[in-house]
Amino acid sequence: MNLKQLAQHLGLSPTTVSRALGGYPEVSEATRERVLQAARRFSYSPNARASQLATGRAMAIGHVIPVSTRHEIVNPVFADFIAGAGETYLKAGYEMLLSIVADDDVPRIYRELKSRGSVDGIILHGPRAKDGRIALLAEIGLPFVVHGRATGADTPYSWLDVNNTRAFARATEFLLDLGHRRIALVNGLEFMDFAIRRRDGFLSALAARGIATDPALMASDEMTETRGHAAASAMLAHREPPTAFLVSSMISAVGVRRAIEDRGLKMGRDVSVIIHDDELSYMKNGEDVPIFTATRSSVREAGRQVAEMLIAQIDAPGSAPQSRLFEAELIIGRSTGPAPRP
Amino acid sequence: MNLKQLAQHLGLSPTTVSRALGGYPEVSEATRERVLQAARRFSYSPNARASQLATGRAMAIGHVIPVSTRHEIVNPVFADFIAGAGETYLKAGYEMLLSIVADDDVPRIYRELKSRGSVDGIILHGPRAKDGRIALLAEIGLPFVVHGRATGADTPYSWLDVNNTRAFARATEFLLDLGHRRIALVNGLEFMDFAIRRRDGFLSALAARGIATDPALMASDEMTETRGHAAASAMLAHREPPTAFLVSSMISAVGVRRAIEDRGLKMGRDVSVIIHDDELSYMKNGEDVPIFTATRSSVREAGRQVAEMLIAQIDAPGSAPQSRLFEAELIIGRSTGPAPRP
DNA sequence: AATCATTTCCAAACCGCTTTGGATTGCACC
DNA sequence: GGTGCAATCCAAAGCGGTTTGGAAATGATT
Repeated sequence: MNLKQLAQHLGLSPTTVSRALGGYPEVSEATRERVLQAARRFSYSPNARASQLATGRAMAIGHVIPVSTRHEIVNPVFADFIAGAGETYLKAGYEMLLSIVADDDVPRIYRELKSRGSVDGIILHGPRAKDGRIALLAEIGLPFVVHGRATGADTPYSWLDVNNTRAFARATEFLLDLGHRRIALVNGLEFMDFAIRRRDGFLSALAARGIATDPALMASDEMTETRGHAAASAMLAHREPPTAFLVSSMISAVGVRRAIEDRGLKMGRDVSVIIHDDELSYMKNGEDVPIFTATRSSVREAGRQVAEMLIAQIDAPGSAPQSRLFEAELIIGRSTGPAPRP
Repeated sequence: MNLKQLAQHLGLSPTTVSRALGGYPEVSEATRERVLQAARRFSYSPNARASQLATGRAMAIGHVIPVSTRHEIVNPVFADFIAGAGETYLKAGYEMLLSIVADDDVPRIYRELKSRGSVDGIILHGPRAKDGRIALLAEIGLPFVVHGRATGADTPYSWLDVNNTRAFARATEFLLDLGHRRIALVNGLEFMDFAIRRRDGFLSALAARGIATDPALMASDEMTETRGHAAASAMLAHREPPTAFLVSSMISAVGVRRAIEDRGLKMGRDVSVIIHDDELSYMKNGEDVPIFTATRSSVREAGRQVAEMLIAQIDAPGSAPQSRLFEAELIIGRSTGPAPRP
């Protein structure tokens, strides 16, 4: 059933039917009601391709996920972020287009999405320091919002981020207050913007108390269980091992905990751990008392709001870039305690 | 730049340009080359909406992810499955449309995807016993492939699944061979098809050796860390605790391990654990020696192949349903050992 | 009753591509 | 030179909507 057939059935012109369904004021309430009922009865919905062609709007948002061929790691927070964004899209009538793309192909894909008219805007995931994608999207003229930020990007742009610096500074201070002096940082890949900010927060908190930093206690790597385990194992084998860990992700922290237990130590007593908790739905930080002391911020909520920001931007082209900064909560769990006496 | 403009620039008709780009034989090689060069120079790509409208094919595959409002759990294997499917789509020139949808809305969304012409086919995720979605999609006339199977579905349909029954039977036998007699099953939600099959494999292996089953040692729940922890904790507190666990997911197993260690026990010595390992990229089962003994099958490869099957089906409408059954490997890791003497 | 503003509807153009059904040209062949 | 055939190219008709620019009907006003 298409517009023409529906119109014919009603004895109306396609124009009128289209307007009735579109909520335009040029049709009487009586005929609008008739049209709506018929549409419902035949479960008619307008062909998306046709209306997109006619209006020039794709009613779709692109999520381009770069996958480097070497690592092949799918970002574990991605699923929850998408779930949040998906809620917003459903409400707003947008579709979500997902492209998993090799790093090098990203520019080409961006251009294609634009010239093929497949999407009205793009969500930029996993920004890096001086991320070239921002200038690229600005040049192409595709609306976008960054989940995170990119230190050193020249062009102004819209973003939503967690205050990573503050979160990790607070977490570090909390550990210092508990008497810890050898604090390790198990961070994400060093070129990721969030990792840079977390390290800055960590370092500035240490510096504020005059604590020297030890490069041997700072790791940057993919945030997987095995990499977390490897980093923590190496540090714990150090002749002056850390008494506390600051870990950038719940997933890595599982590996850190495994490393701690491998050595017969007990988390929360012998070694303290603070993580950043994205509130992953399949990896909740405990059900009542948190397993880990954590800086917490919902990535799902971030997904919802990033999507809202992008839609607002698409609806009001030419508007000034917006930004939102989430403050992470510091929640106390069972993984931290006073530094053990030497 | 659109077709007409490009054609005008070349002094050709849109028809010829379209055919040159489409690889049709009705144009001379010389003009084809000219057209291709011009297209490249202006980085022209045809408007997707327009060609989809003209051809009647969306060149897109829908992934509809049902989210029950109560649980709000995003399936953790989903990200890797998608990554695999995405590879196939990229090669075949398809786009991936993702809809996160409340359980109840699934039928409506299916119908809309069909009537709006948004997709050419659908991947069905997380099938349940007697899953109504299969009959629904058949009725609607939307090509689909199921990732998994649905016991008790009447209509024939295409699917790709792991041999869950066999995998869990083998794992159970392996534990029995090690002398374990009190074996617990920490499974997924009981209405999920894969969970049913895994339980069947588990039960039949026990029955084959004449081992009685204890309902207290069988849990079915969401496959999250916290639920895994809760189930294992309860079982370990039993007056006759299990000496071995069979766990349906790597994520739950993290919780099971935590429960074991909470009680001061050591995995692999005091308690054995076998998991099903989907080879999640962010949760690898160790880097050299596996952490867990496991039944292993790559969900990413499943994603690749399910997508291939669906595209093949779309290309050859009316062809008979296809199916593929993956056999899981049984790989030995550090989490299993002989049953401790009582 | 004539005038005019509103209300309600419609014909037709358009979005950018694909594809059908020729038209034209070039060439070999008798 | 006329015929037949293949090789090239093109005009125009869709695909299924939206939107512009009226036209017709209705009602209010004088």
